[in-house]
Amino acid sequence: MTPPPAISDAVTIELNAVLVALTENQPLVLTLDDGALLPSGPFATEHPTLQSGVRAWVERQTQHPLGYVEQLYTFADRNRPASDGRRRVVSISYLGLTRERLSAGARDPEWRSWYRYFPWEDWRAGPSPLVAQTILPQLSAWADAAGDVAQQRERRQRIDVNFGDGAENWNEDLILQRYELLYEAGLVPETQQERHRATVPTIEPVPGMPMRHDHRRILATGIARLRAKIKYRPVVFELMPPAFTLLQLQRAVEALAGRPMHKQNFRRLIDQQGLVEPTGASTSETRGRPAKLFRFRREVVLERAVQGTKLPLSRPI
Amino acid sequence: MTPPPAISDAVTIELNAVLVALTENQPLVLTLDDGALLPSGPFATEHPTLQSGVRAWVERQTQHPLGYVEQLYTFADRNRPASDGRRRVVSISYLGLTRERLSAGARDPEWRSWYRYFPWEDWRAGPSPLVAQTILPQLSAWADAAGDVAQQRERRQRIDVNFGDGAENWNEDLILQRYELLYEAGLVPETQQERHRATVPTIEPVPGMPMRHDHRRILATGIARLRAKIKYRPVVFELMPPAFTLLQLQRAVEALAGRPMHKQNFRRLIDQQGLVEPTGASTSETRGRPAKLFRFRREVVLERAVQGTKLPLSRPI
DNA sequence: AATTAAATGCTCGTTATGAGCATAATGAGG
DNA sequence: CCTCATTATGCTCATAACGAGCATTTAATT
Repeated sequence: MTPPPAISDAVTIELNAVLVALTENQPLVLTLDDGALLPSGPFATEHPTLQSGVRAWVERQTQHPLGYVEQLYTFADRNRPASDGRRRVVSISYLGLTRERLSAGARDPEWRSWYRYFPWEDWRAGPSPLVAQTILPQLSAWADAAGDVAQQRERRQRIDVNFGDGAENWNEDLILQRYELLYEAGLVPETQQERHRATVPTIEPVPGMPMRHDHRRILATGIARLRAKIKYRPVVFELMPPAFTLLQLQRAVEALAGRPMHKQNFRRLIDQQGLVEPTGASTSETRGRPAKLFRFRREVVLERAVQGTKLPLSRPI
Repeated sequence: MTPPPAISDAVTIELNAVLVALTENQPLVLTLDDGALLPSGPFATEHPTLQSGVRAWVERQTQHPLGYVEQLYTFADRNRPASDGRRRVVSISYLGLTRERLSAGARDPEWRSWYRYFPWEDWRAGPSPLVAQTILPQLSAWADAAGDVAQQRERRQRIDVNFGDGAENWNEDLILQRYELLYEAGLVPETQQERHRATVPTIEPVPGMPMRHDHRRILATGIARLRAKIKYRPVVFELMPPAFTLLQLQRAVEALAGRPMHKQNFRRLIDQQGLVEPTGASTSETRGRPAKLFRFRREVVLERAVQGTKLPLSRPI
C-alpha cells in the first residue's frame, strides 16, 4: 500500500511547547525572543519518543521537571513544500504543565501572562469590555462586508456562537475558534503577515500581542485544551504548590478558565469529588479567618473514571 | 533556538486513517490486508496540507467523498531511530466518517465491524460476558503476579476503574485505556510480537482480532474519540442517510457507543436539542406503527455552542 | 470592643437525567 | 373482521446536579 518514500518526501520534525505555570493568579506561558515565539526544539535521533524529546529540551531550558505533558496537534501547513530543496517542516505541539517558574533573572526565555496575547479572554472581573466595545463592532462590520446575504448570515451566526452578545453566553472553551474567527476577519496582525500586505486594507487590529508564525494559534490550542480538561480531569493540581487553601485553588481555576466562580459551590464541588484532603495545618496569610490547607489526593488519578456521559443510557439489562 | 536540522533527523511521514461507516447497525472500519492493517498513505510533496493528503488517498481508495475528518494522534515511537540509515517514520493518524460503504465486491480493502477487534466493547445486549468470564479473571491473575503489594493494589485499581466489576460502572469512553491495560498485561497477541517471544510466557490471549504494528491501538484511539465526541457534537449524522427514523438514529448511536439506551429519553434528548426536523414522510419498513422520517438540521452545527461546563461558574458580575 | 475580611455551613428553586406507565397506529395471523 | 404483536410516541415521577444566596464562624486590624 505504502510505496517506498521518495527522498523529496522527507520532512523535519519540530516540537513546539505550550508550557504553562501559575503565579500570583496569573496563567503564565513560557516564551522566547521577547515574547514572539513559543519554545521549540528539534526531534532528534537521540530521542526514543516524541514525548521524551519534549521533556528533554524543556527540562534543560527550565531547569525543572515537567509534570504533565500532552500532545496537542500536528501541523504541516505552515510552509508549502519547498521547491528550493529545503526540507518541509512538520511541527508537533505539546502542552506542558509545571509547578515552578524559571528564575526571574533571565530575560529570555520569559514567562508571560497568556492574557497579554488574548486580552479578550479574561472575564474574571466580569464581561470583557474589549469584546463589547472593540471586537464585536469590528466583527459586525466584517459580517456586513460579506459578499452575499447567505454569507452575511453565516458570519453573524458564527460571531454570535463564539463571542455571544458581549455579556451572556460566553464559553471559555471556544478560545481557539475565536482566534480563528478574528484571524479570518483580518483583525489580528498575523493575518497581514501572511498575505500581500499592500493589497489587504490595513484595519486596526484588535489589542493583544501577536506572535510569529502560527505560534499564537498553537498557544490558543493549548489554552483551549487546558480549559476543557480542567472540567473533567484534576490537572489544576499540576500547577499548584503541595499545600494550598481552597481559595487559592479557586483562583487558580479562575485564572485558567478566565471566569469568576461561585465560592461556596466551588467548595462543594471539590469536596464531594474527594479531590483533596486537609493537611491539618492552616494559614493566615490573608486577613480574615485562617483557611485550612489542603493537599491533592494523588489517588484520585487512579480512582476517578470519568463517568460523565450525556447519552440517555439505560441500565444494563 | 532551533539548530539547523541534521540529515539524520529527517523523517518520513505516514498517514493512517480510521475510516468509519455504519451499516445495518454495525460500526464498520476500513481495513486492508485481510483485516490486519488500517489504510495508510504517504504524506507526499504534492499535498498542501496533512488533511488534504488524507482526503486525497482515502477518496481515491473508497471512491466516496469523506465527510468529516479529524486528526487523532501522532506517533513516532514505533521504530527506534534506525542505525542502518533508513529513515525514521512518524505516523499521523486521522479519524474519518463516511456515509457510504465501498462496493462489496472487492476483498481488499474491506469494511469490518470494529467489534471483531474489540469484542469486549459491545455491551448493546447487556454486560459483555467476555469481560466477566474471561478478561477479569485473567487481569486478576496479572494483578496478583505483581512484584510488591503496592503494585498489586495499583493494578487492581486500574482494572477496576477501566473494566468495572463486569456489570456496573462500564464507561465506553475508556476503550483505549482498556486496550492498553490488556497490552501491558500481555493479554493481546500484539504484546508478544514486540518482545522476545521466547522469554515471555505465552498466555492465552483474550479474544479479538489483532492487527499489525500498532494499528489496533490507533483504531482504539479513533473509537475512543468518536465515542466521546458523539456526546457533545452532532457527528453521528455524518454516518446517517439523508432521512432516517429516530429509532434508526438511536441504533446508530448505540452501535458507536456500544451500549443500549432508553428509547423515550433518547427521543427527548434529540428533540429538545433541536437536532432534527421531520421530513414530512414516514416509513413502515418495520412491523409496528410507522415512524416519522427526520433529517438533520445542518444549521445546528453553526448554532450550537457547547455550553456544557462542569465548573461552578458564577453569573457575570 | 468594634469592624472587616475570609472561611465555612446550609437551604432553595430549577433543570437535567434515569425509569417506566400509558396510548396510538400499524401489519400479521386466525 | 378481530386480536395480537410490535413499534412509535406522549407524559409523569423521583432523584441528582447545579446556580444562587443567606447565615454563621473566626481571625486580623483599628
